[in-house]
Amino acid sequence: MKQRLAAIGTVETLPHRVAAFLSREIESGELNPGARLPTEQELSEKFGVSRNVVREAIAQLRADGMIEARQGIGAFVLAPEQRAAIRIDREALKDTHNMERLFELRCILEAESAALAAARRDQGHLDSIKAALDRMGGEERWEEGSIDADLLFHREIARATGNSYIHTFISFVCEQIRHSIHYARMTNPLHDLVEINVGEHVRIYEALVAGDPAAAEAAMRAHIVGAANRVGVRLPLQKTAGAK
Amino acid sequence: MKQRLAAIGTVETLPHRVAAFLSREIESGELNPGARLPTEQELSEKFGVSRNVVREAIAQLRADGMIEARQGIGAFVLAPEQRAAIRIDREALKDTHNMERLFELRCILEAESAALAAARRDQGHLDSIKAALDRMGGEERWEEGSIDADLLFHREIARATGNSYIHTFISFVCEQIRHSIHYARMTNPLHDLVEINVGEHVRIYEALVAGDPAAAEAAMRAHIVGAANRVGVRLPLQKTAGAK
DNA sequence: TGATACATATCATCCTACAACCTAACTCGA
DNA sequence: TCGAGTTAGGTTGTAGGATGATATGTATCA
Repeated sequence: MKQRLAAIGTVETLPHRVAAFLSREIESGELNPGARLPTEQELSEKFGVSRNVVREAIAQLRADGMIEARQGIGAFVLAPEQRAAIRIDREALKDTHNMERLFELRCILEAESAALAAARRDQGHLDSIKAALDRMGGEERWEEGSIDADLLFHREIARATGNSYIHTFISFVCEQIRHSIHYARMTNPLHDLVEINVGEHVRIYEALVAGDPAAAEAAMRAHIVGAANRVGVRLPLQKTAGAK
Repeated sequence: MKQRLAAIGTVETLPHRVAAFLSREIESGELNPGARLPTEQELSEKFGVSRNVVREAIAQLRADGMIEARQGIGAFVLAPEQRAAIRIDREALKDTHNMERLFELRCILEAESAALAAARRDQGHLDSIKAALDRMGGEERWEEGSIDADLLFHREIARATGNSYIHTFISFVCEQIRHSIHYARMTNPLHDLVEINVGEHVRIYEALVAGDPAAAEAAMRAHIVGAANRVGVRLPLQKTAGAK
């Protein structure tokens, strides 16, 4: 609990701010791939911080594969395809359009993963999923506990695919969405009435128990479209309308 | 070109090594979420480096949401769900089993994205895709240029979905796979004969031109399964065998 | 002209010092 | 004894300088 509060009220350290500034400059195209960054000293003067702070910021960008530092020469912007990490700008998610896109990605990932999970799950997986389902059973409204249980439900399904990368990616995307919605609720009380539809979850679970990939996929797809609708995002997936 | 050489022969800086060590300790569970890391001074003594180096390493982990540092108290391991970035351990990819999992994830992402692209592509997208296709047309073997063209082909399709997140995720996964295969070829000349199957690419392109989502999805799925086979990875996707 | 040596620029690492902040123990009065 | 306030020590955050390693360009000299 204390952890969460701290995570939200996190003070922006100087290195973080410098890194964010440079990162934005790169993303926006002001610094093109191949371009050389100012020297560490120039940056430290420009931002009015010590060279240490600049170095920590650059260490961050370098770890992400956004820039490459060469001793004796300088630091250079790398091409986007050379990124070593995926990071989602939470600011951008305040735009509904971006949220819509992220839901679409989530739908792709989770729908097929549900099918895989249906084919591969064992009893242990089913027990974990059922436990998460029970935890959100009582509550129809989005309380903290229910949200956590909802996330856990999805993560456990991802885990049942037996593919750790799938688990990582789905956890990540879901967490970004959760964080963004949580933030929206804090700033705009209107969002307080968002519900969790337990029925949709039950249908997914039943398909998993039955070991029916097609049914699991369809149920998951319907659920995510529903979830998106409930937070005010309508998904333009042609799959849900037409195919199968 | 020079850039690529430098990127491959990158010297492991001290902060990078320290970060990798701590990261592994966290991933492996030796440091559980909530646990406190040793102080910066202890770490600097343990690794025999300056406190500055330790700080740069920690800045990295912090940016990824793996740890949280609190002034006056210490640094603490965060729960995996709180990660702010996705990063794939390239060491782990040397294990065929992990490579198989990554291909599976790629298949999920790209197959459905191909369907979306078929529904949404405009003429500009088709032109870009065709250009990439032509670039690899002549070569049947995996030369540097062909590999780049292959990657570009996939990235352009991802772009045609109109969803920047899908584009980012697919680019990232493809790049990890490319890097790993490139590395394998360097160390083991046996891999030198891997081919690019142009026919599979053409079939995908034709489905996109026709605007046929189902055909595009099927062609992409077949292509990725084929590509995996050609690098010695067999995909256990039940989708390819049974459904549709 | 060509090769070597030197000067310069830049990142990599180290060191020390101080500020900001937290914790816990300690003091002292009621 | 108890509780509030104070103090001391530890830890991260930031600053600034010094030195080593590496790449580049320049000047010198055979």
